[in-house]
Amino acid sequence: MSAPNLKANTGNAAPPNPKPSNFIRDIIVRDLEAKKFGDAQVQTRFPPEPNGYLHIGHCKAICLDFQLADEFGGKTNLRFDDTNPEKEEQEYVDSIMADVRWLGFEWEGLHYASDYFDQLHAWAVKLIEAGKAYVDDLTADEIRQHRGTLTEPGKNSPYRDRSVAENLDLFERMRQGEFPNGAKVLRAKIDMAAPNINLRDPVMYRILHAEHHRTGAKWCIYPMYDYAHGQSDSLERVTHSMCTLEFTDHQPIYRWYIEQLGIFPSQQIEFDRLNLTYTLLSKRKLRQLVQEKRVAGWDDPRMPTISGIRRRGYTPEAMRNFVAAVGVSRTNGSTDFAMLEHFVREDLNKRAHRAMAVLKPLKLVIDNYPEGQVEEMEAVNNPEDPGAGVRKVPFARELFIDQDDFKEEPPKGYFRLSPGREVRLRFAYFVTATSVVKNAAGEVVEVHATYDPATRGGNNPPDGRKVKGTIHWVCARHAVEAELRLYDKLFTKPDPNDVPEGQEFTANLNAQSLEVATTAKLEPSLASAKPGDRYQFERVGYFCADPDSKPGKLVFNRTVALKDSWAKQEKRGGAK
RNA sequence: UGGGCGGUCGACUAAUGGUAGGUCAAGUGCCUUUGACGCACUUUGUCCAGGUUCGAAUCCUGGCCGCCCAGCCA
Repeated sequence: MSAPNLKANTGNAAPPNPKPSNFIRDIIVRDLEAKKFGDAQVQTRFPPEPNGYLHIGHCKAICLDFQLADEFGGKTNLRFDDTNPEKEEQEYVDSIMADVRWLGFEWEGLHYASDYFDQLHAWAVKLIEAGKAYVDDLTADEIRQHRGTLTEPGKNSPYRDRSVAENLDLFERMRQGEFPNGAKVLRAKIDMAAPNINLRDPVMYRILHAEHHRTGAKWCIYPMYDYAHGQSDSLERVTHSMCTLEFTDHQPIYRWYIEQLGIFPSQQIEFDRLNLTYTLLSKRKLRQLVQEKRVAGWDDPRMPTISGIRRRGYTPEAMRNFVAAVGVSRTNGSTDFAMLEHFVREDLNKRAHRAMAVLKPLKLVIDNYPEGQVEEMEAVNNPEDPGAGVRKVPFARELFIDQDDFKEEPPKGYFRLSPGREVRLRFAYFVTATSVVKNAAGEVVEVHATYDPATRGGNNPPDGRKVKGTIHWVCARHAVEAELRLYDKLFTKPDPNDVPEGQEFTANLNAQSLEVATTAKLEPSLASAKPGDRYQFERVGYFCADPDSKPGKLVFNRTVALKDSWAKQEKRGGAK
């Protein structure tokens, strides 16, 4: 008899692996088993350039860098890739640190590529001495022409064979500031005929007479990304250096410098960028939206920046869950925006306290309710969390309900309020609409109704009567006013870059991405909401008090609407 | 076109030569003091063609399609 196989033994009780494998984790496991880095612990780094705000795409990189290291007992550094003083600013450094922390991560070391400028310079001298680098006097234009094309090899620069002594002298004079911007560059001597264009004598240093946000005027030559990144990783003894796919072609240079210098062999691993439908994740284009004032700023709640989604009311937990669900691979696709919204709702559903808010108020008068009487109805704060407790909500004869919750002529399948129809007022009473009052334009401005005292609290009456619809309400006399900012997708197309020839992505901006409800009525418990407080306005959506919000002048951002199967059904064409 | 990297339900992603599975979306029903949440069920997939193998999403060959690279940006 043959040995029973593993599958038969585990039966069907085996739980699914809670951490599905991904190819990077596999590489790390393999490297650890092979002791590729000796006994070194896993070390990663998150290396943003401080030239803009972090966005949702960076969430993926951040989670990968921090979680993967943590999973193996390793550490993660935050390193600013600040090799281009013309684009980088302290403002961005500050926002990036705040965003990483908001996402829930704390770095081990805080570094800057600029910390390594001295070392990088010394290594450049070493490469010159070894005949592996040279100073080139060609202009940027000439360098481009010498580089060749995708199909033709490049040509050597006439300066490629300068003596070591001359290169050393020239490079030193570049550093001293003897030459203007663009006059000379230091290039690695690799291979002008390489099929990989990145290997055709890449530029290592350029002359930039510019103040650096950290090193000030100390330098007028600055290293290029390719010359700085791998060595920075190496200096920090980074074992697994994750970056996005477009750097795959740069990996040979990354390795070339490390090998020539004989330093710690950090390993670059590329993964796919996060793309989201209806969303732009390009720093350049996001900056353009800010500069052209298409949005209110980097933290406009419609922006996919971390500061934008924070203000919008998204939670770090939701973002982490989303990123985990999206996974990581080497394919380039686009994740459905609905996936993001799902994880935002999932998290908020568990933690947001409920409240009642009426967006478009319609007065409801309960004719048989005693004038002047006020009752305190008990409402549960969160049905998903019994510990969240209850609160009192005042109820009286005159209320506001949402215009969408009353229809004089109800379509098929509609089970909210309409003449002769009975519904439940959440946590209050059953009411039956009896008549309407209209304005000169023929619009319903007031609905009259009667209530059933036997349904107090919203409970079914003893006679066993039931209603299909439950609607929310706010007591007219106790309501507090608020401004509700209703956000929608910033772009009208799944791919915002999909524009007719000659047009810009801005042509796809959604003109209805922000709608403001200025006359919203809220239950009084919301009067004390503080900026950042999150709520579910029942049957409407999740909202977050904006930093603009003040006592007496409340402002809420709609984080995400609740799913609405009635709206879906209506859109499909009525009754099912 | 030279080089590089990829193609698994509509989307994202597992299966590492041995039952193509999960999440989102979509649909149906149940539940319901949120048309929410939850629960159950359902639809849909290995780019194509050959080959190796008892057995191929996986290995091989040849196609096809997509993305990236010609910054003194990162």
